[in-house]
Amino acid sequence: MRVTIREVAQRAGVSVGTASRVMNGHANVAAAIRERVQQAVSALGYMPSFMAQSMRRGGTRMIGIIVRDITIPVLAGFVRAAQDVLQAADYTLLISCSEDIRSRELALMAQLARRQVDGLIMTTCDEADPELLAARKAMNLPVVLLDREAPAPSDSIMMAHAVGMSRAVRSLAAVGHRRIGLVTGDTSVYPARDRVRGYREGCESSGLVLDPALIRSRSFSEDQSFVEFSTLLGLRDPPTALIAGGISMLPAALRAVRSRGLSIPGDLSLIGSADSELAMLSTPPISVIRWSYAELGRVGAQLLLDRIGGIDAEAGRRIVFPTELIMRESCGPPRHDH
Amino acid sequence: MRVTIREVAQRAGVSVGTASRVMNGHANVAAAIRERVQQAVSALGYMPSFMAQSMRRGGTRMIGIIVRDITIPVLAGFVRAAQDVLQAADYTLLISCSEDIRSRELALMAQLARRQVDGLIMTTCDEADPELLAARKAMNLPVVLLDREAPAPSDSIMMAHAVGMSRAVRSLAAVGHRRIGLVTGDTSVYPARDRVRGYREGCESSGLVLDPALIRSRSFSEDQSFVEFSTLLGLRDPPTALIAGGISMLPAALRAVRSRGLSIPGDLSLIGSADSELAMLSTPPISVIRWSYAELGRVGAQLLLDRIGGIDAEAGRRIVFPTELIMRESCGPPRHDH
DNA sequence: TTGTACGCGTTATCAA
DNA sequence: TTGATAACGCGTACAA
Repeated sequence: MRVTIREVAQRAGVSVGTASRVMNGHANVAAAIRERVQQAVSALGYMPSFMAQSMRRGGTRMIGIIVRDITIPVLAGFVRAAQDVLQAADYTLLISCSEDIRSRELALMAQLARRQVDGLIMTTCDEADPELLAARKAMNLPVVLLDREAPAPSDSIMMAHAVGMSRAVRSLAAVGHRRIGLVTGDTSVYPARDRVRGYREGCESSGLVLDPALIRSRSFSEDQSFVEFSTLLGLRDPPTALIAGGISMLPAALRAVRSRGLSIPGDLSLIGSADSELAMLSTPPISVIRWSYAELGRVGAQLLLDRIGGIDAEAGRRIVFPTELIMRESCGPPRHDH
Repeated sequence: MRVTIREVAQRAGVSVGTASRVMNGHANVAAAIRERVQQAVSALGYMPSFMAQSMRRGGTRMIGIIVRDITIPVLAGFVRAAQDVLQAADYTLLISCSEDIRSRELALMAQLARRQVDGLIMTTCDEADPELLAARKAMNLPVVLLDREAPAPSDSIMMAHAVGMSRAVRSLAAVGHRRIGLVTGDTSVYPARDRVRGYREGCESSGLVLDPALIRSRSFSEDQSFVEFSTLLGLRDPPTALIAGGISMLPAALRAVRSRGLSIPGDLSLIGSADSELAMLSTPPISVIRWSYAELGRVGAQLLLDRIGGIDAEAGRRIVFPTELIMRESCGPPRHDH
């Protein structure tokens, strides 16, 4: 059986109240008594029960995280960075994967609500969905949205996708590309919307004609994006450059390109989103729109801690992180015959 | 404020005991009353408090997982698969990263103990360390070790690394390689030990002379393994083939190879451990010793659930999963001048 | 079949 | 400065 505070008190010859005061470092306790209690604690190997503490104090010191898929390396990096910060503040993380499925997202939120987490870091598969919004509100606790743009009271940490995307387009246009394909997710979420916006801006400022057929924004999923890349490459007037507007799309892009026997950058230029070992070590190395997921995790965690600590900032804060374009050898001028 | 069972009972005009019995589906309760209580539940949106339930029932329905680093894709895949099984059984996962640091491992175990998890899936940075072993024993709950070989009472799920490694060596020897370099982790843990064993067996059965200088088993870390690969390639009589004996070593191997300007498989053959997008999409695609991490996660989770459910098997069960050698274009005969 | 009351391990209030 | 005691929300033995 577990050793309780009662046994500690008994062994130290004091009341449970006094023992508790020693644990929690209260001032009004005699030095001699404190000593006795501490000895009893280490002698018995006592550790306070988190459950009982939570019950009494009303706070579980648990944080929920819901991401699309923990096996996506940048998301894992985000989680790890957030965990470092939260662990240091004596919070424990409950991590789960929504797979961008509405019903799963709702189920996971319900589970975390039952667990009475003190805060939540999450994405959402549809910013405009009233039921999802209501569910977040109903939880009635601090929420930090990851790369989502939604009504208060949730805070948000986001990337300036449009800026990076616009740079990417301009940089491709600068070497002669006039038809650039973009594959990204459903525009019901910010990162896809912002990337499309950046793409448009980039085209405009480069004097490119905007062909809607070149923008495929249906889903962030790997399988679906493979289809989209293939579709773009199969167009009668195919793009000479491709941009993967999703953090887990690069493998699909490379597969689509290779299945058509195209070479990079000879036949086609390619730019990915989010850096990765794959992008760096591909032959040739792939250009990417990049940002620091680790810093995102740290800041997101801190934002949540502030909010839990009852900071007095208006709700719905948005922190936007910069993106940068890293040009590698996957980009070059288009073929002459285009 | 949170809605409690008391309010439900009051609204339904029954006692808390009756309300509780309805929640838990007890038999002896009149249909009409059950109906009234259920209406009150949905009207008030009541959800039982997990904390209070845990306190009362003595079980938190939480499982701890400690892995080296969640950003390693195969480990993330393992965690996700385990989570699918455990989530379905209404368990919640607490995931943390030890980074293979002894003190962190101990600290994380202590934290999970305080949280009173019902079970634990973990690796350990040193199987022989008596303090780590004692710490696991002291937790006094079901533990499933991931790819570790340690004394009972922990169960283990492991891979047949030696089999795969031996095949890899023989397959390289078959095309003419006589000096094959191996980089793996410290032999204080099973996977490194087993790989070295498989390497030796492979050399023996292929009639290769065993040169200890070709075996580098210091650490699984990426940084360290880069150093080891570089060292091997810098030998006066360097190996003509390299085997990466760690799940996160492939990037380091590729970097070391490229920094010396060597081409694969022309100058050097390469085989990795654990499949990945990087291995599949590299140019050329990299051969790997592979196994299913997802199945590992599912079986590991099930093993733990069985144990928690009080199954009557002897402690210290070991389940060994097969490994297979996937040959890709990263392997070929050695250069003539060797 | 239902209600009452206790206890799970803490912390906080109040009285001594 | 310390001790006794009441919560926190729930499940259940026991009594009715």
